[in-house]
Amino acid sequence: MNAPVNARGRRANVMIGDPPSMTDLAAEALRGMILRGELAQGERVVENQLTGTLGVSRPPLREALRILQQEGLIEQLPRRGAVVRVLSLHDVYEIVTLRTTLETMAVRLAVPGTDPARLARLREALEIWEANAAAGREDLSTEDSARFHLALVGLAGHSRLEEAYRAIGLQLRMCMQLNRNARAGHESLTDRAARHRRMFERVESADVEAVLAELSDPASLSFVLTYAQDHPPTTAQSQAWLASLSQ
Amino acid sequence: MNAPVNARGRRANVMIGDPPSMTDLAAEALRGMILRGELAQGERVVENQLTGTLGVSRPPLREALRILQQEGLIEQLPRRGAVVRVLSLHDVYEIVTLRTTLETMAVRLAVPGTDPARLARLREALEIWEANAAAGREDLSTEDSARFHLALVGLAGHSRLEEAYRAIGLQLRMCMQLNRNARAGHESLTDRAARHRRMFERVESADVEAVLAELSDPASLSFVLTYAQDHPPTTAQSQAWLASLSQ
DNA sequence: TTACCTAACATTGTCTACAGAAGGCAATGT
DNA sequence: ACATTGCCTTCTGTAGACAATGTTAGGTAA
Repeated sequence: MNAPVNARGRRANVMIGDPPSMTDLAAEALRGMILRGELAQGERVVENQLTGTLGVSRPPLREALRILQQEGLIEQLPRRGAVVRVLSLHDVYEIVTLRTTLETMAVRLAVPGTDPARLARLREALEIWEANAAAGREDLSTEDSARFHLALVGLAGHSRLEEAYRAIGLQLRMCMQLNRNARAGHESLTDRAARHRRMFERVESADVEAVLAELSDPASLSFVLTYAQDHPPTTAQSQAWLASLSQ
Repeated sequence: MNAPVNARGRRANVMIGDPPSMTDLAAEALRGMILRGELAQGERVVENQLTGTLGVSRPPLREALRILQQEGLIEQLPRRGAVVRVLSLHDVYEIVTLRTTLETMAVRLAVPGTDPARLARLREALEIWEANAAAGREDLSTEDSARFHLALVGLAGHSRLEEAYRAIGLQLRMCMQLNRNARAGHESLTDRAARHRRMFERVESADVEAVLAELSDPASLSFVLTYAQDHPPTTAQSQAWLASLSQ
C-alpha cells in the first residue's frame, strides 16, 4: 500500500498538515466572527482595527479579506474598505435556489454507487450532529448541519461542486445566524436530527429519489419566512419565490 | 428619473468608474497570460519574476494570485509558491458537468420571461461573435463564446449563479486553449456562429426546452475527445463519462 | 560510484512605512 | 441660518525590506 501523499507531493507515513499561514488563520477567524454574528451585516471591517484584534499585520489580513469576498461574506468597496455583506431577500433566494441545484446534482451523481470512504465521512458528520442535538447544543446546529450537507455533496467526488457548495453554505449560515434568536416555533432539534438520519439511511440504500424528496422538505426553508418579515422582497423573482414558499 | 448610482453609493450624472487597483490589473493580466497559453499548465508562477513583468510590487500581486486561485486558474502550495493549474481529464469532467448544470438552471429560470435589458446584452454578445467569426478570428472564438454563454446565464438575474458560471468558464477556456492547435477537423467557425444564432432565436421565442436541446449539442464537447488523447482518465467517473461521450 | 549531509541560494511569508484618497468638520461668506 | 469651501483626520493602496522556509548543488564519507 502506498503511503499517503500530502499537499507537498511528498510521501509521509505521519501526515502533518502544513503550518497554517497568518492569512488562513485570519480568514478562519473572520469567518467565525461573521457566522457567529459578532460582526453584524453591514458593519464596516476596518483593517487597522482587526490587525489589533487578530494580532496580524495588514498584508495577510488583506489577503484574508480577498478570500472572504470570494466566499461572498464581505463586500469590498474600492478605496472605501470592506463591509460585512448585507443579504437581502433576493440574496436568500439566490442562495437557496443555487444550493438546491448543487445538492441535487451531487445526489444524482453520488447516490447510485457510493464510495465507502466518503460514506464514512457522512456518517461521522451525522454522529456529530446527533451528539450535539442530544446535548441540546442549539448553537451548533447550523454548523453541524452544514457539515452534514457538505459531506453529502462530497459523496459525488466532484471537488468544484463541493467547493461551490461550501461557499454557498457559508452564506446560508450567515442568513440563519441573523434569525437564530427568532427560531422559536420552528422544527425542534430532535426532529431535525431524525430527518438527517432518515436522509443518511436513504443514501445508504442508494435510493436517489427518496434522498431528493427528503431534501425538498419545506421545513428546512421555514427560516425564510422569518427572514422575509424584516427583509421585504425587492425583486420580482424573490417576491414570486416567497409567494410559492408561503403556500 | 433617478440619477445613476455608482459603486460608491453616490448619485452621479456623469459616471466615472473607480480607478482600477493594481491588484485588479495584475489579476486581469495574469488571467490573460494563462488563457492565451503564455503561461503553460504546471508552470511555476514566481512572484518576484512577475513583479518585474507587470510592474507591480508583491503585495497587490499576491492578492491577485489569491483571486486567481479562487477562480481555479492557479494552485497555491504553502511555502512552495504557485503553479498554473494542471487540468486532468477528471477536472475537465468536473468543469463540463458543473457548467452544464449551472447553464441549465439559468435557462430554466430565465427563458420563460426574459428581461429586455438582459436580452440586449445577449444580442450584443452574439453580434460580437458573428463579427469576429466573419472576420475569421478563430483566436477570439473561445473568448466570444464565453461572453455569449455568460450573457445567456446572466438572463436569469442570479448573481451567484453568474459568478460561479464565470469562474467555471475561465477554467473551460483554459482547457480549450491547450487544444487550440489541435482543433482541425472540428466544427467550423461559421457552423458555430450559426448554432449560437439559433440559440439566441430560441431564447427570444421563449422556448426553454429548445434552448436546452441546443445546449446539449454534442458538437460542443468534441474538444474533450482530443483532450483525452493526452490525458487518459484517472478516475472511474471521468472514464465512464468519456465512454458516454465517445458513443 | 552512490548516498547523505551541509551550506548557499532562491523564494515565500510577514512586517513597517509611506503616499494618496475619502469623509468629516469647521470656518467663512452669502 | 444655510450653503460652500478648505483643511484635517482616518483609512486604504502600494512599496520596500526583513525573516523564515524550502530547494538545490556541491562536497564528503562509506
